[in-house]
Amino acid sequence: MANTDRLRRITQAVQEAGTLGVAELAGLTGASEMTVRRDLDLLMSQGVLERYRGGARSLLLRGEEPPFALRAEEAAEAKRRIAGHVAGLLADGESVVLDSGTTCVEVARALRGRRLTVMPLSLPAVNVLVDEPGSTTVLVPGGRPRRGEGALTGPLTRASLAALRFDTAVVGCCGLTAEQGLTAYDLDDADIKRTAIASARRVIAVADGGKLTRAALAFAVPATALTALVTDDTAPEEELQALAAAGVTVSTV
Amino acid sequence: MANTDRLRRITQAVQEAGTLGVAELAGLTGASEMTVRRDLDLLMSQGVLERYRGGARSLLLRGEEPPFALRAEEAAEAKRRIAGHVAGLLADGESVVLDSGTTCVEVARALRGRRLTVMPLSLPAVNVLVDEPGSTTVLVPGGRPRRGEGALTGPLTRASLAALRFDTAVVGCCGLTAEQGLTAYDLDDADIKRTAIASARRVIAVADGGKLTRAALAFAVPATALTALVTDDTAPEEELQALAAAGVTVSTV
DNA sequence: ACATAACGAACATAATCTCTGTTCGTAAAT
DNA sequence: ATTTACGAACAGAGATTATGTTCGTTATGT
Repeated sequence: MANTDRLRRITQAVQEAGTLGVAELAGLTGASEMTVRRDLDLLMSQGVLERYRGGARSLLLRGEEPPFALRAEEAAEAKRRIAGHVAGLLADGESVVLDSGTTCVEVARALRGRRLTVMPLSLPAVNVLVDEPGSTTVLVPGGRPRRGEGALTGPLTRASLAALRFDTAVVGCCGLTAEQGLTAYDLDDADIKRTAIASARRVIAVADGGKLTRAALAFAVPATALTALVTDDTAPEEELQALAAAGVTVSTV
Repeated sequence: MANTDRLRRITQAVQEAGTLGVAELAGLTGASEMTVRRDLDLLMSQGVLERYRGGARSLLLRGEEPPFALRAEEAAEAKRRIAGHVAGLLADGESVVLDSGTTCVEVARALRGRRLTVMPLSLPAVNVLVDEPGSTTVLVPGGRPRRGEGALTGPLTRASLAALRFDTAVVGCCGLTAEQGLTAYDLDDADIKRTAIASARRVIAVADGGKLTRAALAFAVPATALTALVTDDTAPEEELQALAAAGVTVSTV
């Protein structure tokens, strides 16, 4: 994998400036122009930006989330701890629907080899669970994978979810507050989260602390739809209390 | 990736002997015992064999196909040529359902970036097509991935296929003759092939020459269900004529 | 219970692949 | 027509993976 840090910087710089030249980016990152061009190609293939002769134009709206590969390493340690705790909450033999997003991919890693039936809602999570020794049963949902993200959405995904009943849904989010509920950047994602939650008896939300002060565009479900929340110790205390008051069992790890 | 050649030899030796010791395998391959153990672990995780203290027992019935990773490199050149020819048969804008199997993964490679709507029926093919720049629309079918193979089967896959109508189905096989029809080693696979073929207007079969003299356990469809066959020049002439007589347009590349 | 053989974790080294920068011919813009 | 950017091709550095060795642990047979 290319230098993620440089990709992140490029993404951010282009997003802020709206449009930026190759030479400027090379200066900014300390890399050669050739390397910058290769990075731009890669980011273009993830739908982050558009290239034109001499530079690139951002395709991310202000405040929109950076691409999957760049988010994966943010708060990685916290995500791993959260994932480990979630794994402990699941009992052998359960059937689980596992949402898309980087935190949920970590959960998938933590579940490898466990005797569970898992339906991951994103391709990266599928790839983590498939071909592992051990007795995990993987069910792939249908759907259209979203560019870069690999999150499966659309009618095929809805249909796959509707055909099944899960013991537990593990859902990620872009924002979660007691007042605004669980929100996502993407409308289709929110739709799938809602459907997944509707076919599960128990709902465990996972979110690093940073997400508990945000609300994103697309509303998925109210906080009261959640059974439990697993977050880290950077979560603001008052928000945790508000969520607890809404009936959510909160764990900070 | 580990040394595929050694893995193939181990697989074959264990399959022939039924059961074989680690020391023998080390002698046979020229590798150290530790390496053989690691190989056995890997093959075990692919469901090829069982380990016991001192050696391994084959889980492949006589004549059963070797695992995906080992088949991928057999007749690789022929598969690539076949795949290239199939790519030429597809027109831009078409919707295509792409069967599982190593040949079809090559077809997926040949289709990267093309303006098509593709539903690949195996995870390796999905991974080839996803995240590629270009305008290929990928639809993931639901289903249970078969260990090692990644072929998607079961009711979820059937349902995904039943919900759609394709212009073309590209199907692989384990055996194909005018008399026996198109056959597969796996019952579920055969079922999915049948369903895929039923939802497509045009059916292109792909098979290297070696398959045109074989019939496998599970019958999928008669030869008359095929529109075209793309094979290589190792195919026996008389079989090609029999297939042509059954109404199949045959191309050898 | 004891001896023996096999196992696998841990480390070191070799082989391989990936990333980055450079050069240079080609293609696009002014 | 000229300039500038582009990307293919190659080379070296860096990282990753594969393999072998050693050694303590575990399973099996007597």
